[in-house]
Amino acid sequence: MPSNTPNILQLLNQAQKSTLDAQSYQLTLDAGECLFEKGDSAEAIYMVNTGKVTLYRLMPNGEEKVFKVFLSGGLIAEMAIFMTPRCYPMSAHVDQKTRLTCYSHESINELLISDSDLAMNVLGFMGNRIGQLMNSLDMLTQVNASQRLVMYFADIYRKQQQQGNKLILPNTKKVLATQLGITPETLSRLLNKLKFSGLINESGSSITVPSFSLLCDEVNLVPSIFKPTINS
Amino acid sequence: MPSNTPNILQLLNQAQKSTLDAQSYQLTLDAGECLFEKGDSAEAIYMVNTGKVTLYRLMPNGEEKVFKVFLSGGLIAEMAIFMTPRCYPMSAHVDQKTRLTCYSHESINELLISDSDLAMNVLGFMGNRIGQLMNSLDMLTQVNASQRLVMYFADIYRKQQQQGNKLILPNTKKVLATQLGITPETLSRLLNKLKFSGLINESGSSITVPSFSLLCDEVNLVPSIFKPTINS
DNA sequence: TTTGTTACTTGATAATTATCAAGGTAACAA
DNA sequence: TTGTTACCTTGATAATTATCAAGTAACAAA
Repeated sequence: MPSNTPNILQLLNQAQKSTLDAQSYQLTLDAGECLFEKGDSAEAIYMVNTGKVTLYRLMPNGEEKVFKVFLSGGLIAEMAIFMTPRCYPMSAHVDQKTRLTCYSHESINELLISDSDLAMNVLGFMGNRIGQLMNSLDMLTQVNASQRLVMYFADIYRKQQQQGNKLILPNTKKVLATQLGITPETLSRLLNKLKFSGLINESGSSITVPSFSLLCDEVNLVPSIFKPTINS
Repeated sequence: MPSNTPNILQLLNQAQKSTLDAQSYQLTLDAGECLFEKGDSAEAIYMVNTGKVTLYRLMPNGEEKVFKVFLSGGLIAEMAIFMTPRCYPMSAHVDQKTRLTCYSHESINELLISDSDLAMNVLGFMGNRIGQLMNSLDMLTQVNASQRLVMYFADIYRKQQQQGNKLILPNTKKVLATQLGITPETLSRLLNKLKFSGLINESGSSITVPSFSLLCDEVNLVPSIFKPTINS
């Protein structure tokens, strides 16, 4: 199940892709290995070919807070190479054997300097990314956990466009809990309550929502959050 | 007291500034007027000359959640003009008479297309902004409110570089509370507790911290968050 | 001056959420 | 098969945080 969020490489034309591929190199990590650590100089971005990469930060108590999990097709650290100082703002490791294609920041910079249309497109891409991050901020300052959960549902529902009122949880519930800023126990109980009230059905990692408006009513949110992509 | 966070106009050289100024226009808003609303087409960015602009989103209960307050020198919506669809992701209004200089997105785009160095610099600028947003996300998923508060102290301390262990709260406490995702009452009590323990002193909007390490100990954070700008 | 308004504080109480502890389940390797 | 491990759930309890209510302080408008 490849992750297919848009990435900056998709903005390249065929010739540019070839140029970049010619300068790329392969990297294989074994289970448990670290791809980079927070603060490391960001020399390259990474495309996942097979396997899985977890992007995380360490919390003060030493636990990992997972920001994102990249599957096949995911592009890692595409923003870090534009930061000053050019450092990875998080750490990344793999839980299983993973093959990556690496693109150096120099090779990407060259393309951008030589093609101002591409640079403008990347600017637009980053603008959208900023918008998404602001949406996440919005979600996390919603007062209570059930609202955050439902807003998360809305978020992935708009992205996924499954059949019917169905959505797929892309992560384990433990990871989802850290993304919502709650404990796994609380998440489990919240889901239970919604299931018990008949507002959602759960089977494996798939959630169906009989009625978005009833669900939103339950947690005091406006149903429009489920409407197709006003901004996302 | 001008707000002086870096902005993209500072990346322009003198000639470019003149070009842009020649195409700019002035706008004056009276107290209570709205500059733009979430979802409006983002035609321009705005520099505050005098007055104050509040950037906010409406919460489901109808209250405003303030994201940022722009004072003289602040540049508003510099990211929105790069989004697709090109819409403001939040609303903005003024509480007092405010004079603004407006720069159209077209005039800025022209500069970027004609100067690839500038475009690269703006890319770097946006990368940094993304890093800051990720830091904010990190802060908001910290488990408890006192940790968020202390991380906020660290954040503005690194930005401000005042004399001694002093920092200035740039917003009202009500605004600060919404930014931390807590109620004003809780913020008041948290500050009280820290004051009572002698870990901070408060006078007006100025906070002094006798010992960063003691403060961090109190809330179980590593003192390094106060160290000069590892990434910010 | 008074009057209103807003920010801020404080107290009492209720709701939410975390923590701790224990068990269940599924995947997987030896 | 048996462990082993990680994930998930459930229960009991404690801590955190919100809500409601009231009061103070600061400040602008009349």
